[in-house]
Amino acid sequence: MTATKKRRREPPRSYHHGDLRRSLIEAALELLAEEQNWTFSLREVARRARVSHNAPYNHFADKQQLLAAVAASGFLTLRDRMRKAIEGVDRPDAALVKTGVVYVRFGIENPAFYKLMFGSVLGSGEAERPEDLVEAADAAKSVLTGIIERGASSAVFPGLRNDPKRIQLASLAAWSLVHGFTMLAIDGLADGLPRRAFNAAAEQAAKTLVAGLKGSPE
Amino acid sequence: MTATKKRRREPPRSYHHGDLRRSLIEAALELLAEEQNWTFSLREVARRARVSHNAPYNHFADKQQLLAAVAASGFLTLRDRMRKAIEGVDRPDAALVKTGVVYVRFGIENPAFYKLMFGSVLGSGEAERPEDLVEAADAAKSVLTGIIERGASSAVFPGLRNDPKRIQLASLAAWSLVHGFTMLAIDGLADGLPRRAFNAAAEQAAKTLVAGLKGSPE
DNA sequence: ACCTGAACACCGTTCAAGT
DNA sequence: ACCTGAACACCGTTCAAGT
Repeated sequence: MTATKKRRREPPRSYHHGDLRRSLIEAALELLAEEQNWTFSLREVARRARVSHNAPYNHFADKQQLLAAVAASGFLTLRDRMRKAIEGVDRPDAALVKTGVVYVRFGIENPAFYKLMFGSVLGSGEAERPEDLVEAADAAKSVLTGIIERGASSAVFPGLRNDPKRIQLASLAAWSLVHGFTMLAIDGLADGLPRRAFNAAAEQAAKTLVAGLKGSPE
Repeated sequence: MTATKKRRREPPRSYHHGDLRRSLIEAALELLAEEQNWTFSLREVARRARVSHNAPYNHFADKQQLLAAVAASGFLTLRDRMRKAIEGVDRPDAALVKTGVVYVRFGIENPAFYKLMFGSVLGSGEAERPEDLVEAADAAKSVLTGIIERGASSAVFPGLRNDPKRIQLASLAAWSLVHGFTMLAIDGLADGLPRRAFNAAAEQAAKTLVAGLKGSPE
């Protein structure tokens, strides 16, 4: 009601943060790295971002949505790592092994992050699977599928007979192998394997599967 | 201080429950089946068992220990299922495929239970991994290892050269494949695969790995 | 030995209110 | 539009107390 009712000078950014949404995701990533688990509370994330414990609700419907955004960013990073790792690799069999090794390394180097990617939202048993997250996970998987498609069409993997159905199943098997290996390694169930042996073990596992793909059709 | 100070008549069972420890585990299993996730609270488990919210602390150091006991029971059940499934199967390659299929089916039929087995304690990032739980997980894994050992010594898997180190790695690869497949299926990441197709897909994935094991040494 | 009830410091989420 | 502060119904865990 006073004279200073309106000011049109300022650009339309939020006044407290430049981008609170991003700040919250970064705060969550910090807590993840520091505590090596994702048991941190939403209130803790808000404190880290120096806002009240309710400010996050302006950017995320609930805690799950924040975790989903963090998880999605992880899948995209993983996809980029895999893509970069095979940039110069022509042979599909070699590329598939290389991708598997890089995948496992990402998980082992970022165990809490990796567990959050799969466990926080996707694994919650809820039907509310945010579209962004599923898309990001598919994007990571598509790197594997792409290689297997190349191997099928170039007859490096003759057992697939260049058949889309078989290619789909083989991609799922490949993802299963690297995902399972990563999880077991993170959870300390990979025997008494010393950490420096993980790379070699992952490579061996990937090679065994690739050998199966190269073999004659069943 | 009164005359009724001691009574030695009663057998030494706890007075409220016959076995509250077991009742708590069963209550947790009920909640798991009903809610299809393990976000239930310790207080809720206590209510289900009709005791105060502190009674559990007489049997478990904390909530994690209760979850660990539930998880351990899951691994033992899974081990038994696998053992039974291969009772009449002689050939190691067929046994390995069969075991994989049964493994995946157990996970898909009990998704919340399966996720709890790996995610609640093993995946918490804590160093407090209860001995019982790790032993139970190893017992389940040993079914896979046993089959692969037979395959190696009978030259069904010649690539392993009956070498303990290679057998260990192959067992880890096999567990990785079925664990990863199960997790992806549960988390809805197994493509658009209809539920009834999971068995066939798991079998195909296992066969691919087995084909790799049967192939010539790398 | 086993269980209860009060208490503490936390949560996630909602609501009314401020600018 | 974005944020704050009070409030609600919960937690996990501890402690003193009961039988």
